[in-house]
Amino acid sequence: MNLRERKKRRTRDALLRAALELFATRGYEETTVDDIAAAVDVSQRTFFRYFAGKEETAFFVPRLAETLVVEALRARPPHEAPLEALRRSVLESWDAINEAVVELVPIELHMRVYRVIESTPALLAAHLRRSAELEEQLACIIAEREGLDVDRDPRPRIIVALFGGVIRVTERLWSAGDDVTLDGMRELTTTYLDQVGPALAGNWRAEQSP
Amino acid sequence: MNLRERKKRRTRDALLRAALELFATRGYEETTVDDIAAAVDVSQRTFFRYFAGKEETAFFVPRLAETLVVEALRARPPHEAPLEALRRSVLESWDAINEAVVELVPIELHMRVYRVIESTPALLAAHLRRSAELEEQLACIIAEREGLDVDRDPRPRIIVALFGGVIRVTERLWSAGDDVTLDGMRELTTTYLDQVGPALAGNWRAEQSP
DNA sequence: GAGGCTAGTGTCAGCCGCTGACAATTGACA
DNA sequence: TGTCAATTGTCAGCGGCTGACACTAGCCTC
Repeated sequence: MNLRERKKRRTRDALLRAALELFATRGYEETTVDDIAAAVDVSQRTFFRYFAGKEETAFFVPRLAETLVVEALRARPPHEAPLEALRRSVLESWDAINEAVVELVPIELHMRVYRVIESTPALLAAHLRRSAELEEQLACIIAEREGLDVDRDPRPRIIVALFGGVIRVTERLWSAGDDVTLDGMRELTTTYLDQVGPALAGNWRAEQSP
Repeated sequence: MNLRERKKRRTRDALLRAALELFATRGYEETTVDDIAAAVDVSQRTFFRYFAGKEETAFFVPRLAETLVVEALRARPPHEAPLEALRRSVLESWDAINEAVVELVPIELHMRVYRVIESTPALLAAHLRRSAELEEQLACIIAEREGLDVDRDPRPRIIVALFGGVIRVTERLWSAGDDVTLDGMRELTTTYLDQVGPALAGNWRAEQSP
């Protein structure tokens, strides 16, 4: 990699980190693109040459995570039941992210940014849309694994919708709570996924609280 | 209602209809607030006195629908199972919307706008966020019906997440297809909800395609 | 190593969404 | 009818974002 490319990568990384740092401390709406550019001593125009918009910087790590989940699901042994395969893919991919990105964005910074995403309406909206797109991909993979046609059989999409719903509920709880560690997230996720069966069993009033 | 209020309502309605009409024909991003204001022969500033933003006009009908669903669920007999109550509430509320809003926004126009929402990234994101908020409300009501604490027992949120996921899948399918009638939507919804049980039964490969 | 080439950058002008402030207008009500 | 308050228009300005153009700095050739 020659000087030119190294320089490019460095300013992009600097912009990214500056942006995330500012989002995490000052808040997303309170951070202007000019602030970010100024923090790296670069013109605003240059920022927009590296990122399509302010939003894109906030979703840098989530974007990586999404691709990793898709890869993980593709690699799952085909005999696993859909929900099982999904659960393992997600848990796996978190480890992969941890390794892949620590150099660029310390995991602790990403956690703080994540809370900003969950608590900023515009970012939360974008996050949900991204999740919806991811779920569509996952549904297609599940359908393929099971030898079904996604457009003719609703079950893959339903399973993935259920799974995605559970993930989102845990994400919200986790980002609202105090435990911002990866292990906390992992624990919460498994607990909730284990509740899926009981939740659907009906007759909640008979056997109150698990 | 005196002249002043009538006049106010008239310009608000005019702005709303002009906006929706423009969104439906020209597209959301291609319509500027100035266009909308000009169509009603009003200053741009006035538009923003009636609506918090361009987006708000697009979600006028959906917003109404959301409140109706919540009301319908509150009115459901408490002995019904959660999924059953949710399903009936949604189907009911669609009829209510139909009656409540036809004068102001013809149902056919709303259908066209709906497709714009689904196909415009910014609007889809906003739509998903609104849905998430609605689901939170519904989960609280379900929990209350069942005598549970939403924050201690995950099952209400899980059930609602599942339900919401199915609704969203059908919305997407419906808005992508040709049948833009209410009955088409209703039919799709019941079909998909009936698939929830089979989807969770596992062993899809044994009893291929319904 | 000088000079040409081009990728990357800064500057500037401008659109669009949105907001505050102030002045002008228009309905309400005594 | 005249006063008061609500509605509106105008203007200025911020922040996100983009196109156009000139300039600088690394690359590559001779």
